[in-house]
Amino acid sequence: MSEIPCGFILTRHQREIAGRSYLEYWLITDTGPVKLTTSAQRTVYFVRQQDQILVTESLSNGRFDYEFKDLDLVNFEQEPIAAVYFQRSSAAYKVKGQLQHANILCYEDDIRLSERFLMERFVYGSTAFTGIPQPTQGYQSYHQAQLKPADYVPKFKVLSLDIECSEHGELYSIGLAANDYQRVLMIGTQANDISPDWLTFVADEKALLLALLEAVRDYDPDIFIGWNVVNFDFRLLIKRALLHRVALTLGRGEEPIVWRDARGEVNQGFVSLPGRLVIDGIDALKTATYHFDSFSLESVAQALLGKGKLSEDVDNRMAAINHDFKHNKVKLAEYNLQDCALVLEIFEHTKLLDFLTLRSQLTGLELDRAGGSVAAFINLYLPKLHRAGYVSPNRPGDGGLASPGGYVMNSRPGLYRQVLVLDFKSLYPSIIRTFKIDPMGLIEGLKTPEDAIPGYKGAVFSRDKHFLPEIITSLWQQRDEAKINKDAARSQAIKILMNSFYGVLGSGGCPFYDTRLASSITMRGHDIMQTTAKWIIEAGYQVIYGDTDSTFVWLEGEVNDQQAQDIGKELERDINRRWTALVEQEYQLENYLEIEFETHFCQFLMPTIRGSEMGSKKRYAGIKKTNKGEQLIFKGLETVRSDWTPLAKTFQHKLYTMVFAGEDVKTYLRQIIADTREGIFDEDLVYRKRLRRRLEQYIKNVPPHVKAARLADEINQKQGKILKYQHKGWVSYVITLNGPEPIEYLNSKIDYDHYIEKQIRPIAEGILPFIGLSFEELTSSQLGLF
DNA sequence: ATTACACGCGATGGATG
DNA sequence: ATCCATCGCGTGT
Repeated sequence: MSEIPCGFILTRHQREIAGRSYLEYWLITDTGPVKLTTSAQRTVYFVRQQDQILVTESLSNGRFDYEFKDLDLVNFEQEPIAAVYFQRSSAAYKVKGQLQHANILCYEDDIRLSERFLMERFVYGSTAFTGIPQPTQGYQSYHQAQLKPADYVPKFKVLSLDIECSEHGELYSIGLAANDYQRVLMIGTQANDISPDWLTFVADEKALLLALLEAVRDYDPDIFIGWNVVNFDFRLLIKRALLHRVALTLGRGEEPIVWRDARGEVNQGFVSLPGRLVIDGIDALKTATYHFDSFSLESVAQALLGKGKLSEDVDNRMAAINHDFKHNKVKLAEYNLQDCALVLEIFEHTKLLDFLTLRSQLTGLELDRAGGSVAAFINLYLPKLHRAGYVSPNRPGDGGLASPGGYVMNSRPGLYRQVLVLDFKSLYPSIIRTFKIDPMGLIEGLKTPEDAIPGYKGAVFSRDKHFLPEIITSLWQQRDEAKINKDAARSQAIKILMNSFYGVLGSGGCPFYDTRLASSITMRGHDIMQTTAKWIIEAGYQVIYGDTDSTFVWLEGEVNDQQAQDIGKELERDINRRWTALVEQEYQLENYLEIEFETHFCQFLMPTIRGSEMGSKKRYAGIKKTNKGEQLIFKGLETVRSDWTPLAKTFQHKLYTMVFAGEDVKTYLRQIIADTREGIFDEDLVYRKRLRRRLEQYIKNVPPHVKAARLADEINQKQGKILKYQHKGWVSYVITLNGPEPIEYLNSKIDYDHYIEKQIRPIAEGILPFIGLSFEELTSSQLGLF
């Protein structure tokens, strides 16, 4: 008997043939691409059995082919549920609107058939399959396919794609690169005989598109990657193909690529092409929680790989591309290929595809799906819920009641030595695990509140009927294994998924949202934080701050580094013991809360709120001591904020370093002010800030960065240039004697007073009082000099 | 093509005297 | 001239 073949699901589609709906899954397997077609599948909606007559009336006029069937299921209100089945998904879609219009409660009407099919079989990413083989060319095909869960580690053929074009969107060239392949297709003729062999010339734009189709057919990639590749490259390719009446059959099996506009957004959308995925590097990095000040290819390559061009001058770059297309096609081709290679390297370096694959195998989400926390939760939860006899509730129409967030302690400001930070490891997941927070568990708990576990805001949770605690337990174990195997991508994927559960339960966008669930997590967190702080104080130490899951402990008096370490470990052990005892005694539950002595600051500053004696929150700095050495840490302060100038950041870093070292700062302070006025730091006086909305949308207020952006585009308009700031983006500007001016049109003199008062002074005043100095006094003697 | 809330700060622009 | 609520942004967890 041969083994059942396995594969990884690349794409999922639904097709209606002769009034029946079939699902098509394209897989990648060890023996190449495979297309699976299921038997005909029915769309199902759930309604209350009591609504049968209403449903029948509502659907009587449409001649819909449907079946109504009572089921052994209930909703969260314990009302019996029936299913309404449809052969045609198109009919189901129309009915959905009709039922809504008739105010008939309908459950799970927004779950796509292709997703339901997989989740009800517990198939997540990888699958084992059987079916009736069909004769095909270039790939394998099976009809009547059956799928079941499997572990399978796919190897993808990845092709990096990048196009070059004019400012009007006329294509110049298309670059394609993989580890074992490189090609640039370019419009034009060979200027001389030294063109590289990877460069192919074509006559015109139409020929370019046809050459692309041929190259893709030959290389047969599983995944396209690129930079903004969906909303720029593929969008433009589709547009140009339409113009030239070329069928853009980039999918497997000669299937065309399809564009769908995102709801509400103009310049954003999605592509889908059977058998292949398109993954944008920017989206993928964001999904993996990478953060960069700028997500331009140049900045990200610089940050991750330490290479790439530094220039981001859009105007010059466009001019260079236009010039090279006319006069130096080989150079343009090399440039084109270099960008493809850079994207490949970024994917390689970050193991992005490993991360996305694991995420897909954990959640069932498509590999190219950005976001999707709610969908992931539904994929994991719904099949279990059905087997327990419930259908999913609907998301609140009004977004639902708000729930409190994490507990942030009032801080005690000061300059300290020996501060320890103890953190609860994955606090919210551990609360869910320990106190059995679960949507169905809440419903079951309310049925028999006597022996249930207390929550908050009226919630009580069943001791034995729940799913989320087990889901987290399983993920927790997998993460521990991943850590042991030093599998960073897997560990990261699991961590993000675990932490997303609280987020979705607290979001009105999730059908399982209930403020009692979210509050039972966060308010339990408040209690845990306060109780822990109380214990630490009882042990004779000072708690100076805490945020959500962390507690900052000051070791007063003469304590050396070794003693500090010992106290940290002792606190960790004692607090964990006490929680285990308390949870057992008070709740008869097993404790999964775990605090960890994470950080030892040998120097620490907790600032005050500006212009106040109150301690600040979410802002601090310190010298973190590790066995590898010492490291200066800033949280929330100006140094880590992208909207402060380089001058401010350099100054704060240096000033804090000197203060922590106990050095005298007076001379340095006077010097930096004098140097700033001298114009020595002119390059470091640039503010960079995001325009988070469209330029004309700033109505109530006109902040400085908006003033600068408007000024720039007014000038661009006059000079007949393309407007740069109308649709969100970034603006760099300088404060001059005439107000904010964009760096590209900087005409007035720099307002040095502004920089002394608004960038130097606040930073100095944040720390000087703690060493008995005053910015005012230190600098007043200086004023006479200028 | 829907994870959360808490917080600080500078600038703005109308209200206040 | 000064006060103060609000806006807009970026950040911590």
